[in-house]
Amino acid sequence: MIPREFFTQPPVECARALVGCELVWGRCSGLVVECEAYAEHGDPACHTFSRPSAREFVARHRAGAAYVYFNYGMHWMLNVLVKGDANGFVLLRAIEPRRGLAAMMKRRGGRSGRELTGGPGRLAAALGVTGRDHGRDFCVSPGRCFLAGDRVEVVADARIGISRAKELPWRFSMADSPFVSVPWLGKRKPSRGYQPRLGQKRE
DNA sequence: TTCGTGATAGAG
DNA sequence: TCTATCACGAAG
Repeated sequence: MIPREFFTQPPVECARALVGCELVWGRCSGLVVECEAYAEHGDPACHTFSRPSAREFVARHRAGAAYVYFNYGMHWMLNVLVKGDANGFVLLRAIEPRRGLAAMMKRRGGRSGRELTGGPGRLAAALGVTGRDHGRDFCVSPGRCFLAGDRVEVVADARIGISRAKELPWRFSMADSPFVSVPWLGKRKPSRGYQPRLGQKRE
């Protein structure tokens, strides 16, 4: 089980390091292939920027706590609280299924591949994450935790689906993973490489 | 491309 | 109250 100290790193470091680790959720598990960092301070896209309840959550919980919320009236989002010198969250955006494939597919209406766990809403649905899991500690039970993984190649680009602070390259993906929700943006312009720019559009 | 669906927060 | 917004995804 990944110890609590892991979640005391700054959010960006933590997110990058989480790629390749295994997320264990009951009888299901999968390798983290995509996640995003959100910083408590100086990041307008972070819930703490506009939601008092999020700031209170940070204050009241330890590093490694699950921050779960309901979005767009239908999707649960699973995050991990990062708390140390710099606080924030890591949003889990995609996993590569490892264990409990049948259970995940059942929850997802028989979908498979990228459609099964590629995307934060899909990931949470596949694992059965709901608001009941809000505040759950990832560092006490082997049934709900992260396991260290092999070192993998990680690529960074801009976060997905946000309207503020789009320029920050705080999305981290496992290179060449077919389970990532949206392919690495840098791949589309290989000759120039990825360079974050203000106001850059994704579509 | 369009739209469902609900929690949250801030304004009036 | 009311309105805007939102770390999305399925259907068309």
